[in-house]
Amino acid sequence: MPKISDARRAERREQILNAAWTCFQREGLHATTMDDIIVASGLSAGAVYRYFPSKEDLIVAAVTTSLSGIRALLDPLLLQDPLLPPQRLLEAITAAIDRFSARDGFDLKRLALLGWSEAQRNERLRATMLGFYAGFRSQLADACRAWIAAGMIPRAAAPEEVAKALLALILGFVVQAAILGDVDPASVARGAVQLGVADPGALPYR
Amino acid sequence: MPKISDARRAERREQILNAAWTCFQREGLHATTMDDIIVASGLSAGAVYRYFPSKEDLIVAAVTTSLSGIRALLDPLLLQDPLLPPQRLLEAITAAIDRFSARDGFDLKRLALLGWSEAQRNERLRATMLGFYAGFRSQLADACRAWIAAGMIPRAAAPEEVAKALLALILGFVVQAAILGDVDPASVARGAVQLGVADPGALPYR
Amino acid sequence: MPKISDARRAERREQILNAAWTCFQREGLHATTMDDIIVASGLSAGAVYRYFPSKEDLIVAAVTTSLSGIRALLDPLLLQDPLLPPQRLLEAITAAIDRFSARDGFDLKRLALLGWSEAQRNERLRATMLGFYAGFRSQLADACRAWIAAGMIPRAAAPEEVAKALLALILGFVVQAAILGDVDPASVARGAVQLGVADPGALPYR
Amino acid sequence: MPKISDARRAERREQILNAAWTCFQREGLHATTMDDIIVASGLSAGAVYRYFPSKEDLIVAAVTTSLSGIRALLDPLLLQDPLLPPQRLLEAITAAIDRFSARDGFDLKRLALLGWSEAQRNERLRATMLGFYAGFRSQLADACRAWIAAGMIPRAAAPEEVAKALLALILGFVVQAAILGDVDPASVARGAVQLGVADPGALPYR
DNA sequence: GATGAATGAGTCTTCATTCAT
DNA sequence: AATGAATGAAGACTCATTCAT
Repeated sequence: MPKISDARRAERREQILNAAWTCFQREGLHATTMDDIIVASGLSAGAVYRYFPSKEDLIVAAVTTSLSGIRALLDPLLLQDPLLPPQRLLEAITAAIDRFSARDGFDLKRLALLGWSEAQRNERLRATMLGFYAGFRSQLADACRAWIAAGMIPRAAAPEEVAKALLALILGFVVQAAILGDVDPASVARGAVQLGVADPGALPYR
Repeated sequence: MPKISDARRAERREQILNAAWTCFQREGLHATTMDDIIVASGLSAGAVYRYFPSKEDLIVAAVTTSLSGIRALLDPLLLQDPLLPPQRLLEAITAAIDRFSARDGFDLKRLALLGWSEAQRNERLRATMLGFYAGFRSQLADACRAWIAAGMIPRAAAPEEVAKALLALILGFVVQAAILGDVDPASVARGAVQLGVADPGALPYR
Repeated sequence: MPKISDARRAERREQILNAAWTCFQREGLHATTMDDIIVASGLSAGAVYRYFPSKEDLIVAAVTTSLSGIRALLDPLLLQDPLLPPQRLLEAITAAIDRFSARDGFDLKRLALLGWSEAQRNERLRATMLGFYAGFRSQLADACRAWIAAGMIPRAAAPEEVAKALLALILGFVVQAAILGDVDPASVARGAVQLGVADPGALPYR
Repeated sequence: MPKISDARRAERREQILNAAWTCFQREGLHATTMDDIIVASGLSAGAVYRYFPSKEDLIVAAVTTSLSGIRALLDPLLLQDPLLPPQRLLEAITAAIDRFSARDGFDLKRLALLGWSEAQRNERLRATMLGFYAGFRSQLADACRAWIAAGMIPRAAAPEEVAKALLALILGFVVQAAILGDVDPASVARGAVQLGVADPGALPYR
């Protein structure tokens, strides 16, 4: 029987993960040393290693956790009934990401960039991300089908392609916000829609 | 007076940069050691350090060079007259990036992700990128103005906003291609347009 | 008053010692971690440390116990009456060691090598071993005196010297068996005797 | 072309190996830290690791080198013509080992014990030792054949068995000298011969 | 100018031992 | 008495950078 309760155990894990998350964001994945995390967590090296057997595990856990955080953030938006129309949903999603990032020391967008970069080299991370983004995009395709049913976008629209475009817009928003820092959810959403109206088939629009 | 001609100097620089580029892509920025680059370049440690005083310089130079490469790739598309309509331009840009990435050992998309990640920590890199992407987005805004003038998108469209959406689509394509690997230029461009047609103001599209 | 009976205490000690012995043999003295022993013993860290205050104590105890085991093994051979003649005794001793080693997971010879090595650094172990081997050699010298009395070896033989030679043969058998693995008790004993017959000056010795 | 001459390179290797050898002897194989060796060698960590990629390599090299040293020591004795008679050869061999060990800080016997212990766990070391001792024992068997030819030991003697006994005596001398410290080459050799004369069946053997 | 051997601070990780529960 | 989570001092090894030749 464990000497420490499951709740306390989970709390410790959280404590370490929070420390890691903060450090990773501030210093980057590789520039963060285990000692940084150990000090930030307020625990000892041994304790940290009891919960996460290696730095890599900590990285994977931090990214995975942040992915779960995003899911928790976006699921309500994707599942709400009635579904928001395209432009509004896009804006709502990027706004949610933006808002979540504003919390002190917890910038989801920065960690996302770090994670993508790391996933190039880390097979485990790559697989986790692939699963997450594929699932997310599939939800977006579902949304697209709902829009078609609601007559919000052309019957001829391919849900998978629209989902790819939507995901690109969201991911691109994240990059642009992290690098340029001058994008807001509403303007990107507006811009996307104005761009689309260009479709020759939609003309004349005047 | 230099014992070595300027041409030879430039050639050496290129040689080292190519080696660095290849290594960075294969191993990531931090996992690549100076020794990896030294060996790949076929030069000595001293020689490499004569051209690039530190690893950071090499990273910045590699990213900057790749950025110039992208510019050289995209400028013709953005400056051609007559300008491609929106969907075609988006497709042409992502296709160009994709094509460039296909060259063996030189995946532009992977290096882009590495660069974005590093820019979080590296002020110099951040500034370089900021300049590049801001300039690129400004060109996209110009394109947008041309589309408006040509009656290809609504007069009411805000060029800056459309440019942000376009850049997001391009960057998001890069991320999606690097992580999920199942996106092609045409489908994202088509999806983006179909999405936009949803704008109530653009109706009726039926 | 103890909550736990003396019998139970002894049993626990035995249990831990067995675990240690097995681990030491399989992994070596230093490569074995306390955790290995703790897991193998089926007890908790605290419990193991209650019985053996340090790893060193455990090492000393394991070696000392194995030395006692050897003594228990060899005493009957050395004390039996009538005493076996030289070649037979040597063979009987090495055969006993060999047989004991054959028990699964308990190779006396391997532990002997580990112990000798450790005794170089560990004063306590060195003293224990010194006592053991000195005592054993003294018993061998007694045997030699008995052989002289029985006319089995020359009256001029020096019991201390013969004992040294016998001990060397036994220890050398252990090393050779552990490293080369192709020696059997009988052949070494035969070889030793054939070697000795060579001394010209000893003939005829009666 | 190497910047450093082969001679200098060999000298550096020697320097490190000497430091390792000294430390290993004083502290044991595992208790010696790389830092001990680094400090003792007077070089930097990087330099030591340039010559020996890991601690294990250093251990194997130290043991292998000491084995070569023994070979260089004993070959003259085994190859000299006319060959020494059994007792004299045994005495000469153990005396040579003893003498070599007397050099300050270089006790061959202690390192031998450490090496045997390590060979239990280290496959590379085990193979090296196996080769060495097998070869050495084969030389002893050759000596035995020469003795038979010279009428120094019984025609019926089995060279392989005599060699095993001789090797046991030598190895056992090393152990005894290292642990008990009160054995001298002459007394063991004398004891061995007196022991052998005991075999009743061998007399008279001509 | 070029070379590559050497440097040494810094990294991740382990593990004997303790002590709050 | 027992438990096992926590401690933290070391340890092996790496790698960006320098500088004697």
